[in-house]
Amino acid sequence: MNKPIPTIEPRKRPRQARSTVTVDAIMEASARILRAGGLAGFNTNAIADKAGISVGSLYQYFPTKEAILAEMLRRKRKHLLVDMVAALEGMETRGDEQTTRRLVVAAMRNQARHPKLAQALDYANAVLPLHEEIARTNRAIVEAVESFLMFRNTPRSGEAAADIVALARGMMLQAFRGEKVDEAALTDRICMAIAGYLTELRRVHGRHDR
Amino acid sequence: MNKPIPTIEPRKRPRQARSTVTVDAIMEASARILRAGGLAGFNTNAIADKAGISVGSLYQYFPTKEAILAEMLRRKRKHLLVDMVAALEGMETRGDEQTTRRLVVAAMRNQARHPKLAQALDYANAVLPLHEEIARTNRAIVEAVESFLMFRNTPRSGEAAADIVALARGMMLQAFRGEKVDEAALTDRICMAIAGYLTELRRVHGRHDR
Amino acid sequence: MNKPIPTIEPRKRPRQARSTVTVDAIMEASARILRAGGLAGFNTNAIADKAGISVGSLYQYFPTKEAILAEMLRRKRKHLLVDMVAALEGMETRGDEQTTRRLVVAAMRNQARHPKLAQALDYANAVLPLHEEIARTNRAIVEAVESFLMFRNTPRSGEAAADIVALARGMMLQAFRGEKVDEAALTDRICMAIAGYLTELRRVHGRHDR
Amino acid sequence: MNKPIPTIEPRKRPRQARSTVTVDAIMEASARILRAGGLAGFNTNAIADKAGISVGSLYQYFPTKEAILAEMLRRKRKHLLVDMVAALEGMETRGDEQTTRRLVVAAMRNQARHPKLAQALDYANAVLPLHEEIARTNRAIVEAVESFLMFRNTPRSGEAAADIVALARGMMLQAFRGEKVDEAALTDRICMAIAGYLTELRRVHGRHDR
DNA sequence: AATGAATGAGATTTCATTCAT
DNA sequence: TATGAATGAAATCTCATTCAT
Repeated sequence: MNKPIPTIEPRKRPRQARSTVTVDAIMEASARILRAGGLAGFNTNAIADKAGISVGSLYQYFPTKEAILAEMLRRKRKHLLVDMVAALEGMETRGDEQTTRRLVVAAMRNQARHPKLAQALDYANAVLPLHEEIARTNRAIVEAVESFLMFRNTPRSGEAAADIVALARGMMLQAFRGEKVDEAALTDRICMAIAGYLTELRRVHGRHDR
Repeated sequence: MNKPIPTIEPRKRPRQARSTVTVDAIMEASARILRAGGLAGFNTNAIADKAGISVGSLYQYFPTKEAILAEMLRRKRKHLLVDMVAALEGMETRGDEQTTRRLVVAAMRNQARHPKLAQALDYANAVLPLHEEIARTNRAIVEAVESFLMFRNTPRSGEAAADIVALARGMMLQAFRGEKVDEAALTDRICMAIAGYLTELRRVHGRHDR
Repeated sequence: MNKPIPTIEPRKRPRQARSTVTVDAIMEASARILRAGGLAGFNTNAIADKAGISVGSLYQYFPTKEAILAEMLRRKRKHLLVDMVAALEGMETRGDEQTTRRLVVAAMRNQARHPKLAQALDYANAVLPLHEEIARTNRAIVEAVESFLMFRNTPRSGEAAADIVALARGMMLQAFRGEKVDEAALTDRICMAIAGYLTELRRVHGRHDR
Repeated sequence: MNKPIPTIEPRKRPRQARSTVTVDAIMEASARILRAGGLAGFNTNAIADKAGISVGSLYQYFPTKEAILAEMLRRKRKHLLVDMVAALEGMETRGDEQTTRRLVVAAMRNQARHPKLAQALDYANAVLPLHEEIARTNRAIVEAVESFLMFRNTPRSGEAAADIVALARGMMLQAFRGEKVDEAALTDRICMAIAGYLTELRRVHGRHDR
């Protein structure tokens, strides 16, 4: 009769070990459903079912279906960020090409393996009113790339980082729409695109490479 | 969005002027709804309402909700194809850079202006069981780009065309997620990315430019 | 995903005869349920069921359960108002006592016959955020009484009218909580209470009776 | 609010201080919830939450949600009874008018300050299958008034007492529905209504005043 | 052809109550 | 005894689709 306005934030952070298990089960089940059928079929009954819990339990932790998507996104993005930061580790002692490749590999491992899942989360990312943390992580991902570009002394590094992330994402999403994907070849092409973008950028906007 | 999958063809190809008007109204209403709220809120009652017709009439022209999405996609893609082919017109007498820019401009005009709409159609494109015609148009779009690449004597033109389309789409979708977009600057950067990709491609895979 | 904020207003005013029948059926079913079990058991499934329609139809006309209660209240109050105005008709040619009795009889006919129903609507009236029309009708009811008091040259007629309505309602609700009610005797006592209130009022606040 | 009707007695009468504290916390929390949102929002999870205990604990003390309402009612009524009896103390040495006023003041202090709370309890009182003790207290309240009326040598004192209680309750509930209430003025008017009722009663049913 | 009321399966969500810890 | 996670029946509500008019 007087509903509280549902947020997209998870309802309660699990305290007991038990609840962590439940939330993880929800995440896992959700992922499996998205993998199988995308956003169609993504409903709370199905999720609870697949997770082996009751709907009630699901709603203990997430006020709405969207909140589940948001949490998946949060985790995925967080994971991606961690992996990308790891990929950057030791970039001073590695060739730039290798670092780039490490970044792309990290992104691919995280983003694209399950096309429908990736597609759905991407849609959610674009369309849902996300909570601040995800936005922040999205920015942090770009900033990680930017730190690499700055290290390489790239002009307009902020813009460039955003562009590189965007074009790589575009290429991956597109590629994984198809049946079989030759991930190695795809990685090569994405690296190539990035290298090309950066070369061209320097050509156009002065500043010499290290 | 779930449900047994029926035909996705529009139910009848409208012959008379009157029907065309109705179908157009449905298209226009659908677009407006997607622009406003994405796939959420995209429902047949709302569409009929906004289109100023009855649900009954809507179902005269489209057997399912998905068929409406498919038709939107078909039109958008067709339009894009036409614009891209037009952009290629006279490419023999124009500089490559200019032709590239014409392509990008055409794409941007068609694809990205309304982010939620674009995103939704993109999601539909990725996830729905599409109409063969749309798949064909999608391929034709890539082939148009490929024809340009072949004219430029680009190696691996098929793959390259697909990549270019994908990266450009990625950059546009990403950019139009933000508030204000400087379309001119975005166009520049996309052209730059394409140029870079192609230069790098040639560097890696031999073959000299014209 | 982007729910419109539900009002308490009915969703659409029925246009076709068919829909009027449906709305009436909903009203009737709702009344029967409230009569039988009060607000417990008052749920949309039960209502639709008893009304012999589908839940969907119910929601065509009422956005929420509360809206149904509100509409019941609206009708009841409107009816009461009409009856009270009718009771006042010809008050110039009738004794004041008789007019008072006519008012009380009208109120009793409308309000109290079904105690659980009356109780539930009274609760709704007190607690729900009602739409303006009901508030207006509630005021009009008091004003009808006030017009009578003014005709009788009663001091502080506004306050007095409100008090009289309130005390009569209190007595009726209380009485009809019991098993069998001697309506005639109850009417007498309510008339007596009103007469006493008015006499005392005049005694205290001057002004002589007509 | 539906459901098979279990016992409505509190599950265990708390003996130790600790339990009393818990039950009091439950009572307090319940009151706050009813004050804020009436019966909507009155749910065991919310109550336990506000009370700072676990649902489990709540169910240690009350077998059902209704039992909580019943206990609230029991306390409220008991308190009212005590206050009214206290108000009657020394009525032999006080003027009747003053005694009446003392009764009204007692009632107002107990009943009406929080309209949604009062309304909800009133609804519960009318509709729930009550605890015998509450019914007894309700009767005792009327009897307290009756004892006063008998002392004043009022005819039909039983009926009259019930009526007076009912009309006073009606006037209070109505008044406290509004924003600001001038309690002093309200007290005056209720006293006036009572005085008027009694005067009229004597006029109609013979018997002279003391 | 058009209308829009009606349908009802199914999705979302709530909440009283239980029970393992 | 206390906790709070879990349950699941039941309530609310949506919306694709049908069909009588």
